[in-house]
Amino acid sequence: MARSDTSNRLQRLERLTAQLKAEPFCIIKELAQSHGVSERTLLRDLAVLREQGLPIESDRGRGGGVRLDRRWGVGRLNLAYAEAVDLLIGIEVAQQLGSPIFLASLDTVRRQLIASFSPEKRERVEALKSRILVGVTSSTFVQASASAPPDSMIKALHQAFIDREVLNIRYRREDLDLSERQIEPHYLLLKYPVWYVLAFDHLRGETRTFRCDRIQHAQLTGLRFQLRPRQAFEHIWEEGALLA
Amino acid sequence: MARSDTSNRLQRLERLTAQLKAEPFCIIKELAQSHGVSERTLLRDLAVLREQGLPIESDRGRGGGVRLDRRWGVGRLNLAYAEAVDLLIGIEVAQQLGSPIFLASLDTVRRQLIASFSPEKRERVEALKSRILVGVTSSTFVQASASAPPDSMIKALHQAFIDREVLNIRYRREDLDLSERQIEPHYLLLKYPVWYVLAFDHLRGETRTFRCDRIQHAQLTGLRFQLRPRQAFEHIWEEGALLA
DNA sequence: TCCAAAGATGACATTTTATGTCGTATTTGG
DNA sequence: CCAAATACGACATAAAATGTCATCTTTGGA
Repeated sequence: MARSDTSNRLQRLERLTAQLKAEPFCIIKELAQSHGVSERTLLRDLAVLREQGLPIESDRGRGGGVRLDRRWGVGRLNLAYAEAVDLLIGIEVAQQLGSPIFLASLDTVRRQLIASFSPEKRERVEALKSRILVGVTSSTFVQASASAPPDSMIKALHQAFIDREVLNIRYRREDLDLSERQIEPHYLLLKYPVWYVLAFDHLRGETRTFRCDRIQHAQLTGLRFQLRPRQAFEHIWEEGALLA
Repeated sequence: MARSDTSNRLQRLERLTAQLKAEPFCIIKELAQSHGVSERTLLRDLAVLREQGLPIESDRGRGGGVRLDRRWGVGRLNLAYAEAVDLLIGIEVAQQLGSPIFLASLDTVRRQLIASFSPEKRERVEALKSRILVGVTSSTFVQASASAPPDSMIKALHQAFIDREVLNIRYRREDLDLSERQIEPHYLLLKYPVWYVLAFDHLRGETRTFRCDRIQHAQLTGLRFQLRPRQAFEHIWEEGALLA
């Protein structure tokens, strides 16, 4: 009558895992009651979860009980592809930026992320990473003039960069000159806290650098571009942009 | 005969999920063969996975097939508690630092992380976060003198901060004076790229600020400390340390 | 236009699992 | 030594999963 779509057991195992996560100390009797099965069955369920790798500890005797290893408190994170990519790249950028206090344990996360990609996707992510450059921190002069760009622009730029999509932008030069351009965002360069786009400018037919916080508007075109050879951009980061 | 510890189906469902992730286009017939079950059963398995929330798409007719939604490519991340905390804090710090290009989709991740904590742990993490402060970027003068502290020190400081453990440090003052101190690391302050520890200094009996990259060595004592009232530290961040 | 390839679904017999019950063993703190 | 806790084996039975067969729908191409 009541819905119980798929198998009861699958659901019960999930609920059980959730409960173990939430409650630090459980005893089998209560767990069995709260899931409406016998103690024997619950013990069997625990065995299954242990076989699946959950670090369930148990103490016999008076005052005993069952619990998840303390190292485990958190469940599983379901990441969409885009989220995983951003997370991975974020971690790598943070590591290169080098304020390492909270990055110590993140290496495990990074490795898990990489492992969870299929080989084909792993390659794509590697390629993506190689298109992100981290340079020296911006001068205080630049920092002072930095502003937060609008969200919609960030989103468009982000997608254009990842999907190699041609982008129409409205750009305000340092001398306040406004211009509309069509660019291929090839590389992103972070000179904290300012991002730059190293792009091929369709209108001029040459490579150029744009400061992201000066891009006032960005519009996806839907057109894909091919990556141009790295040499086309070398002169830009040879201008001392990358290393001090 | 052959081992099949727990249920076959649980394992098959996992293998199936993995395969769907790895291979962009599958057809039922092949999936059924490769898992050694009938097509009918495989269809039922897919139904189960769909009920569990996997975005499995399918096309009928010639040239059709089954696949995971493209948004999905990545499996689940199993995080230890410490990893989850670091990740969460890392994301929040990054958001406050504000170089948002790769942080757009990370809000989902953040929310998932928070949701996966038990209420009790969530509170602890919130408390932890409130002990991390982000200030303005350091002056170029400070940046120039910044150095990368040793890993062992970072690890000790990290644990001491999170577990509120008293720490013995060897500190080199700006004037090169070396001293051994016993501190309670109450707050961490990031003035990118340099971290500071706002601590209670046992030897002096007062609050003090230490620049992390000047801590040459750190040793955990195993002693817990109680958080002192926030006021004890206010004079430090009233000294213009926090905001420009 | 029609066929073949693909997914979707229902019914039913059969096989495989899961479950409850009972019994017993083992730890452990008081 | 007892009571509270986990652990596990055996066995009958209830429940779920599976295969087979049949039928329907959608779709691209010959």
